[in-house]
Amino acid sequence: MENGSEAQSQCPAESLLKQLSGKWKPQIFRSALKQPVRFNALLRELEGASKQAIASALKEMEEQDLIRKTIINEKPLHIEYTLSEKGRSVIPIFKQLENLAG
Amino acid sequence: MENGSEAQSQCPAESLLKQLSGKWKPQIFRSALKQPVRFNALLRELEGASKQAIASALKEMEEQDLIRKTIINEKPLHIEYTLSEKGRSVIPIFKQLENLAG
DNA sequence: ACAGGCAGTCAACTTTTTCTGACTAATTGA
DNA sequence: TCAATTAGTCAGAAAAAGTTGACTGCCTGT
Repeated sequence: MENGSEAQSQCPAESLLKQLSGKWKPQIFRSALKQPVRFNALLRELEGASKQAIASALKEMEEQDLIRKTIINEKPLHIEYTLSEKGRSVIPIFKQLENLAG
Repeated sequence: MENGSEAQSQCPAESLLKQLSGKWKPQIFRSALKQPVRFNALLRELEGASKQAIASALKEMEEQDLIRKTIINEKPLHIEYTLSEKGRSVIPIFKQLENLAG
């Protein structure tokens, strides 16, 4: 996605919009909104999504600080993705989008 | 963009998100938010944007009823794009996105 | 020891999106 | 009459995003 500099094109909303765009990000966000999500769970949940797509969506959302990756040191040792503070701040906006769309 | 059926993938916000996604749509929306916009004005304003990109963004946003195309019967006869009712209902969400991003 | 789940990565291919440049067609001002 | 402006369209190329399938490496249960 080649982010970072990008000149921002004087449209601040564009950045957030991009961060939630893409074929699977809204669904990942929506899933993470309810409870922490895991890679293979998403793969099963989002029918038609490839490992690649999910991996790069998660990576981008992590880089943009929408979600946080955590290694859980429990019996079977797994990884969880949860909404970051910034991610949680987007929830009300996401809800409003759902209301308008519905 | 192949819209219409699409199964909605049980994520209602996705639709709105898509309608405002793309390289130039957020900026077009932002511009139309202030005052009616015109094709060639956008072409000058959005540096780097091609005619094609602007034309298809406008067409899609019109099809999705975010903006409305009007032929203005004045001296030089031109075309204006303004936010539709639905478009205006998105304004507060857009503003919130700007606030979070800024 | 082996199978299966988890969490990925990589290369090759396809699809979608965007850009470039040429072209159309009506109107207007010099 | 000629050039410019407005509002596009079209084909082809390039870039970005997504999919497929193979492969890795760790851990756990049998």
